[in-house]
Amino acid sequence: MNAASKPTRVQRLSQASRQRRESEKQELRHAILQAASDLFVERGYEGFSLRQVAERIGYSPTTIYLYFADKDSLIFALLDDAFDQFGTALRQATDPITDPLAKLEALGRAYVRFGLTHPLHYQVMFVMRGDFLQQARAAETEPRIASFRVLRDTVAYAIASGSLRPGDVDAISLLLWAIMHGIVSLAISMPLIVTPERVAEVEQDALMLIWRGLT
Amino acid sequence: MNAASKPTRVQRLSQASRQRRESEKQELRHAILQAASDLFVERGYEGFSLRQVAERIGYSPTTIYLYFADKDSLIFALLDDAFDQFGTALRQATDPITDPLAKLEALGRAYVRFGLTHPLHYQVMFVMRGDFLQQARAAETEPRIASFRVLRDTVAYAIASGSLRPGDVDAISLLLWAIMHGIVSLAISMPLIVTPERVAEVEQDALMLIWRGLT
Amino acid sequence: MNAASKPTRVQRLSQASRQRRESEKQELRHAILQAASDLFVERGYEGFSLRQVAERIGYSPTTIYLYFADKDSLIFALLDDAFDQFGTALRQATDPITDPLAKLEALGRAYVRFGLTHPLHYQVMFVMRGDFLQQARAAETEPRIASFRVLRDTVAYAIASGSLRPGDVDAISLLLWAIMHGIVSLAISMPLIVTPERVAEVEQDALMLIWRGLT
Amino acid sequence: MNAASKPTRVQRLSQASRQRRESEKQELRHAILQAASDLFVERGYEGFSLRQVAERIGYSPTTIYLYFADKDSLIFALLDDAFDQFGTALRQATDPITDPLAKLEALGRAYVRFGLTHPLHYQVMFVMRGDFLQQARAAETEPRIASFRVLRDTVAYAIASGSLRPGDVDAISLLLWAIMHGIVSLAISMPLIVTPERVAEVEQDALMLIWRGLT
DNA sequence: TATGAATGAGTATTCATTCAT
DNA sequence: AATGAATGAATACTCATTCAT
Repeated sequence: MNAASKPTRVQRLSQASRQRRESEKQELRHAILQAASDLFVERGYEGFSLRQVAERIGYSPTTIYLYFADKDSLIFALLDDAFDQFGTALRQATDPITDPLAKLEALGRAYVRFGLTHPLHYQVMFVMRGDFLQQARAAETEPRIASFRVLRDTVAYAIASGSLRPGDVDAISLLLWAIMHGIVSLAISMPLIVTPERVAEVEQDALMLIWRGLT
Repeated sequence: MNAASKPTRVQRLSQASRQRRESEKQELRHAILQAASDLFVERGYEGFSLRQVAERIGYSPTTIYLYFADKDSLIFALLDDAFDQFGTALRQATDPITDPLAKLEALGRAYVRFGLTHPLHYQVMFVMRGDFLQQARAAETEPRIASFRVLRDTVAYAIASGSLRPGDVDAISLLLWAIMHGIVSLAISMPLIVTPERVAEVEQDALMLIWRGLT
Repeated sequence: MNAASKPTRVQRLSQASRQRRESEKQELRHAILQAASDLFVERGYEGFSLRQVAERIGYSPTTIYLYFADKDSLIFALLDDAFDQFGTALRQATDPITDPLAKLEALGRAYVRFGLTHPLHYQVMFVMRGDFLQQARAAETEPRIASFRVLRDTVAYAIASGSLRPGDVDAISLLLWAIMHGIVSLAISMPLIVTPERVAEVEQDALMLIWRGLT
Repeated sequence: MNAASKPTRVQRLSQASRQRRESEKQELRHAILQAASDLFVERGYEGFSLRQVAERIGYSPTTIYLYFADKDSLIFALLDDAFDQFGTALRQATDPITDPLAKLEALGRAYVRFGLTHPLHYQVMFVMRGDFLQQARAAETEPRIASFRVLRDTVAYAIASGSLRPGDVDAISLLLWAIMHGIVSLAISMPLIVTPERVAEVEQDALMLIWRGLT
């Protein structure tokens, strides 16, 4: 076969077929992830099992192993997606804003909103499987790293612009992270105590605290 | 039996026996709780099972059901103890101190120290079984309420003394709680990222933030 | 309660009940072992599974774990029994005989007969789970040791009586063991090649070889 | 196509292609067998699986079915190779030697050496899949038959030369086989009991026994 | 020639819980 | 007060094999 020649009809067919199967494969993979995600939402991390995922998509449990090496691989793929959405949410919230402090506020609000909107995912991302986030290497371009980088960049931007008083970017980032995570985490674990209204309050208070304390 | 009459010898015997048995009962109950606590420390919430608790104390699994209605009851009793110790730790740290802000700082440091010293208990208390804390009724004199009251009192004291600027005690308490919990929670879930050294740093930063922002 | 006093009716009843339950327990344990043994015979070592054992006795798989810690424990118990029967067979064959060489011959014939009568057990005992026999400590009074001791004693006796030429008892025992095992093992693995008739022949030849070579 | 006519250019091309593909086919077949053999060595008969073989050669499991009808077919092909090497080893050990008894001794030593050098293959050849050896038809020129014929020939030669006392060649061969197999088999199954040193001893004792008993 | 997709059957093991004694 | 017996449900995972392409 000449590499330069146009593909024959058979070749075109074959490639089409390959592409179709490839896309079908991606579809099923996606369906598995979706089902797994739903299951997390409904049953939480503890109630999550491969068998139930399989049942949900109407395939045999074995089939899952064609798409993911094992349970952890599936969970990690799920978390990759989740961090992707998380990072996107953060970026979408902060990108349009230029004022450094407003940017920071938007980041915080987006962070909390994500946590409250996807509490069980958040729980898995930051609590149940902290090891996943922990495994990330700084150099990587992975979603889990990217999410954190948005925070870091926003802080750095605020400091650089003089809106935030000078300080160690990493340390300040970590402090802000802890505050946001604390709020979300309490709200998720004790929704009756830390109701959405109280979250709104404490969010506001936290912002004031930060403005007063860090500017 | 007449409540007002003096107890007969038999009655006295019976009561003594009852007391002995009662105290024996309490002993075994305590042994169960201790074993359960140890198991939590060693295996975490997920690895915790009644069978292993039973094996550890040398009784049959069934016996546990004589002292606790079910797994959750045992866990809740355990959490009662844990909150008791937690509250005690907070009180011991704050009681000797009279300066309002120093008191607050001591509270925060004790909170974080407790979390890092008993990470698996902390995790169960505030993350895995937030429902337990949530069930508490404000009126109760339970440990879980008491712990939170220490925080509230310390904040109220600082405000009353003018050390902290006026504000809603509950709201400020919640904010402080969120900060402390955020630090501890991140440190527990991602110990390689949030190392003890970074905890110390962020703890310091948090204090500064609070001094600047709330005083 | 006075330790010296006669048991009360209740005590007698209780003990009777305990004994009954104890014996019932032993019965089920025995039933499990029997079913397991049958399963070995029918399916061989590879086809052996706890679930099938359970099904066979009409109990749930879980029940087996009440009697045996795990699969290996069951298998080892089974092998203990098998070595017990094996040792008994060897002893029953050799005990009545006083003539040293006749004793040795009887031993050999009993060994081979056992192997051919219980081929799948033999296979597990000496081939599949050689680790079990290997684990035995010389000092123990276990069946698996006892079996081998019969051989050793018989050899020692023959040497002591002058019927066998002097030599290292262990070495000679091992040689005889290898011969017997070789015959049995070939007969089990390739029954169509090493038919019972050929076993009889080779057994005879082996005896002659030994008489000529070792006396 | 006329068989007598000269091949056209196209035909020649076609045949070359067929040959190339044929040889490629043989190559992959060989790669499968090699990987399978390695896997046996590493995991033993029980740990052997087609999937792992496939993974090892970088092909899909399905591909193996293009070269072998099923798992057993692959194993049998493997055993053919193994018996081939086995027979070769025996022949190489005995061929150079002319003295009948020395030849016999060399055979025995080579047999045992092979078993100890390739214990897992030996186990499959003679224990796990005795059915393979058993299926062999005497008339065939297969390796598995050839191996046994070396033994038979050596015995026959020793008898014919008067070095071994007259007797049924098959019976004596079987006896010798049993002895060699017994030694190897015990050494493989219980390496801690039947250590290499003890194998050397028992090998020596066996030889002496045979010299004394069969010459 | 080679593979991707899929499955059904099977494995050992753990767990919380109930019931009768 | 304590236990022994028993179970049903669940889990992750592996395997040989088939089918359509």
